[in-house]
Amino acid sequence: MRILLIHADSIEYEVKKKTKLAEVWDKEKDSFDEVLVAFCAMESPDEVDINRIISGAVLEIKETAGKVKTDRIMIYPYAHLSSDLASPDIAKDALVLLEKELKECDFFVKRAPFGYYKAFRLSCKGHPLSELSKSITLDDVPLKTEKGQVTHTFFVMKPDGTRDDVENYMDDSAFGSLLKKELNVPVSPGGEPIHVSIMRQKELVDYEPVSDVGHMRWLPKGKLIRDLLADYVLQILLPYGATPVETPVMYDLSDKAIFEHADKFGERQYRFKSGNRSMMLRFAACFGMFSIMRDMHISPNTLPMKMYELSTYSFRHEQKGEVIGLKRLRAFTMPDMHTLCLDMKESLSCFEEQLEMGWKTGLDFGTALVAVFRSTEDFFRENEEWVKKLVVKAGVPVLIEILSERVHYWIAKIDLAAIDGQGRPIENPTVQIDVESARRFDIKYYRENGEPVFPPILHCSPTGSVERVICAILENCGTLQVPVLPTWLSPVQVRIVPVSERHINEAKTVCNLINNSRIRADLDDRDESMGKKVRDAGMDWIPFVVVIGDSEVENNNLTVTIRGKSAPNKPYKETFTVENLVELVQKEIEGKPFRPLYTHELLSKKPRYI
RNA sequence: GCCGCUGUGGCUUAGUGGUAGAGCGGCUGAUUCGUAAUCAGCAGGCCGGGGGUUCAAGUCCCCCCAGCGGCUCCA
Repeated sequence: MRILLIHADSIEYEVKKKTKLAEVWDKEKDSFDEVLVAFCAMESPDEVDINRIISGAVLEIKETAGKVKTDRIMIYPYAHLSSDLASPDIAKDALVLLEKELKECDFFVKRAPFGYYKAFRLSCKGHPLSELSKSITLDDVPLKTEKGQVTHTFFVMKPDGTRDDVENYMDDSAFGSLLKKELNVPVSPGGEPIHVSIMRQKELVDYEPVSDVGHMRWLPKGKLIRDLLADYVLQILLPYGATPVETPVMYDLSDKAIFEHADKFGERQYRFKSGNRSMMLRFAACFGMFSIMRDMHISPNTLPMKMYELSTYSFRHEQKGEVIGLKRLRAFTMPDMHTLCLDMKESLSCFEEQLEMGWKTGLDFGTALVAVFRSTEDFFRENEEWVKKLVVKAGVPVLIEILSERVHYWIAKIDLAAIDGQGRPIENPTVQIDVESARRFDIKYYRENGEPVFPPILHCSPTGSVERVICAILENCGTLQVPVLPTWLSPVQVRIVPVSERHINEAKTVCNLINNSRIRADLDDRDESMGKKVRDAGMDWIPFVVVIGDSEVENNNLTVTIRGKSAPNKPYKETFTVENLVELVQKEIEGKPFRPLYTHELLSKKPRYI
């Protein structure tokens, strides 16, 4: 919102001509003296939360009125203050609200009509405080703490199902780190997260200077890892019965359900005008999938119904200072599954199954996970035994947070987090029970008696965002003596190093054999020394390095350095036939998705990106 | 968004007001090599951007941008 404040001896106006936006108004002219005139324009970003903007405007006007010592205010609509106006209906209501709120603060308030051409005469006092221009955005007005009444209670549930005090777990373990974060226990500042340097050094991901903050460019090796992770999620969700869909990234805010769902989450969204429509960019895949569900015929016989989308991308306009590396982005890719459940009972059993998936992903990525379960007091009272069951099954202590009442769309959720190198949680997999969205989006099925039911909906991301998964994996690498990615995610799984030029042909044959066995192999055909080529293979964290020289050609075998078994400066070497090596690698990546090389097979042809 | 720190060839960096220096990488040549850097030569910088102070600015001041730390926040 833009406001131009003029402290005036007097203002008088006369209504000349109606526009099509005009409000109902009978007064032809009016005037006011010894007055603070507030010329106002509502802007499109204000539409997110008009009430907050107006309360900000009231504060601003109050302050200025106090300084110039007047209690007389004229509100004067003045669209010309902004080139990005809010819709007229909203602006009109906003100014009426402003009038009302100022009156409640004991000001004498007059308002000029909205949507008319008016002639006006103004005499500005001209003292230093008499002319003031202000811009009020949502960032200027702190959120009212409606949640202030809600109490949060924390305790730990042990793997045997009994309760324990959080104080007993505040150590340096992963679980302790989670507790400290959740309970706001101060921790010593850490340095730069290790994944930020790794992601660039290894040419996986980089910042994109010509985009917005928190939007990344993915280089071939990083792109491969992304795609493999997407394949991985699909591979666990398809057998579970999820059906993939793809939905738009932007939505029209004039749809009531869309607006409400978007509005609930405040101003951390990308919003923009497209023609005369107010649009938003999705911050999760809920919008599109709920819209599909709204238009579906839902039979109780086909429930639970699991719908899945890899939301490339989801957008969240996080504050600039919060965006960092791959941990917190403004554009990210979220595997997002929604499960329509028959009733609460079914949603609990689906919750259990989906939580199992979440725990499993931690094992598959080699990133240890810790858990916090949150629910409303009511939910916990009714389902304490079920919660115990979850914790017993997990076999690890779980932090429990009880909210005195429901503040979000969910009544229960679990968040699983990996811990980064500085002992800070990276929140990843989650399952949530949503009891609000079905009604809002009019998603329903009918009972036999014709009674409509708005079913509970589970939100589940079995891995958390792809970017955060990579973040957690790289952070984990940073703690290893000999860092290496899981073989199935390594952009190059096998590197062939010919000892000299005369071994290149043999090396090519081996390289082809391995690539034809669904293993990613490349060949260092550069005119470099052995030492150099071996060193570079190490720098690339190649899990299996094959050397081919006279002895190998003669004996028809391969000398393989296995990174996973090596200690720093102590390469572990073993001799294999091609067939044995292929078998070994295939066994290691068994059951995991495969994609071919995204980079050139010949290192001499491989460009450098960073 | 707020407070703080940082920004020098593609990368890592030296340079406290007086002619921008190195290593890696790149290119060229020599070398054809047995497990973490073979040797030599060459090219490459309006020192993040803009403004100011000064005879003189990478260096001091102001504004902006970006990255990181912290705060707030993460639906």
